[in-house]
Amino acid sequence: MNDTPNGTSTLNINRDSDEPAYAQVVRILSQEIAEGAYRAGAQLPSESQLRARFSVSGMTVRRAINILVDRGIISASQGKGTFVRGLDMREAAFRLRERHDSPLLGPSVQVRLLQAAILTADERIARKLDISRGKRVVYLRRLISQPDGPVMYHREYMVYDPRRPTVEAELQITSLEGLFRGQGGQGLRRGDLGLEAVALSEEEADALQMPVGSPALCLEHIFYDFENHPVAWGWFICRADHFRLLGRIGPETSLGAES
Amino acid sequence: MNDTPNGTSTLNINRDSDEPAYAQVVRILSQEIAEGAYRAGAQLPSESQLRARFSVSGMTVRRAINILVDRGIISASQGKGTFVRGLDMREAAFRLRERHDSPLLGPSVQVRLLQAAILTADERIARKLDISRGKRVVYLRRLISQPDGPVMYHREYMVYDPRRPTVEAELQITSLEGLFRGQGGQGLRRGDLGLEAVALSEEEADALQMPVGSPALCLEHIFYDFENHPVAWGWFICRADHFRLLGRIGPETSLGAES
DNA sequence: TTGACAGACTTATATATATAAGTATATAAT
DNA sequence: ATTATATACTTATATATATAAGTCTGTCAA
Repeated sequence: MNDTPNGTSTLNINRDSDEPAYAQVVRILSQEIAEGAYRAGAQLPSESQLRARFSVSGMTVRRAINILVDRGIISASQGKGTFVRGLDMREAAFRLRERHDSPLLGPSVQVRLLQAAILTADERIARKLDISRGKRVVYLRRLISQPDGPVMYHREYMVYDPRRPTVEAELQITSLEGLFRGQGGQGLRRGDLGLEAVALSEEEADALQMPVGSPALCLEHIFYDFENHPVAWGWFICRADHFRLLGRIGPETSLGAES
Repeated sequence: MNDTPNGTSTLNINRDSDEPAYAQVVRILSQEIAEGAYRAGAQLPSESQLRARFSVSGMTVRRAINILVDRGIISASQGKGTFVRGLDMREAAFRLRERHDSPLLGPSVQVRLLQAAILTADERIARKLDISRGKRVVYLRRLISQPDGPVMYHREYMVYDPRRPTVEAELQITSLEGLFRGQGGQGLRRGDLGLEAVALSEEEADALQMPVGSPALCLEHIFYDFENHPVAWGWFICRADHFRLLGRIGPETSLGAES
């Protein structure tokens, strides 16, 4: 067995395991970095050394290294070597998907449509949706509630296009998962999101049963179609005490589906 | 030339380009998906078809597909095929690194140390840092300012360990970049982050020159060493009007360094 | 009609090999 | 001493090939 810098004998991959070889290499190297066998700034063994240690082909090592580079755990520069990166708070990512505090995507959350109307675009709406003032838009208001009370308030403006079946589909949504996923069912190309802290307006405070001026998270969204025209603009007002984004920096011990 | 579902003749890769073949495949497929040649739910050509179309080896196509899967643009299931995924707001990631509204990491931002003290841990601090009550901790307060005024207020508690050089290094920090990156210089393994909306306390409002109760973003951080013990706990209070996180969902046209 | 099975298709993993290209260092020539 | 060159190392890209394994479909027999 080879030795790591800290003197302990190295782990190796298990050929009988169901876990692919490249994934095992990723996991083992991540673990050793996490345990301090390789500190920040240290150089990892070269590709050929790793190939010899794990008894795998170059491509397998290469793939593992690429994954670690993708995750921001190491950095590789051609001709020099691969090095362990230190923690960098800027690399942290907050995903809506995972690890809020509260289970917002379960069946216990209820989405209620408060209002559905067709109105004419004012200056602000027209600019956001890239249409001319006075054009008709669909206006939706929703309230997302948990058993213990409302937690999010949603407002949305959509360009009114009878050919597009999006509007009808939108009206049927009854779960937050449908609201988050359903928007992009068909005909949408991409979306831009913004996240900021706001104070509750009178209307929002009333809906969320909170005092006016309470802090809240505003999650704004704009969706574009394949011609890159805005289709929908809206925002979620989330009660601060029910919505907290979690992130992490540093090596992960678990392995997701990766390249 | 082959034809895509929408009838236009397909792009192909350029062997003379500096751009690697796998990257070109990623770019072209991303573009075609973004332009609507393959809609959400549609099945992409099989690996062997793509291999024939681009005149590359299977591994190259495979790598490109893995990258697209990683990005959440397509999903591949063994034995069935690869399919274009629709937009899913839950997949959106907000990174601290990129795309705030304001340039927080430039030389125009100033980090000023307001206070550095050693005090004894109360119940709350002891629990967060996993130490016993009464133990000594280093307490730091910082104010991060732009030319037009203060934008962030930082408080941090660190376990007091004379052997660790972290404290001295922390005191020297004068840039936000150093503050974000320097924490993990050495001896730190990972960090957990939290992001939520808060209302400014009297102390915070005073420092940020804002009314008490104004909305703000609170970015909490805990850093752990290689024995998985908390080393530092702190949080940034960010003026809501200067700190807005941006994210995006859907195919990216640009190509970063990927596996 | 139903069920079992074979075959064709798909993605997934892994190997061995070749070539390209960036970096550092030792060596030889000036 | 300085400069140029050769060499040995590194990562990066790409090919051809083999095997495994999941999914669907048609065929044949009961």
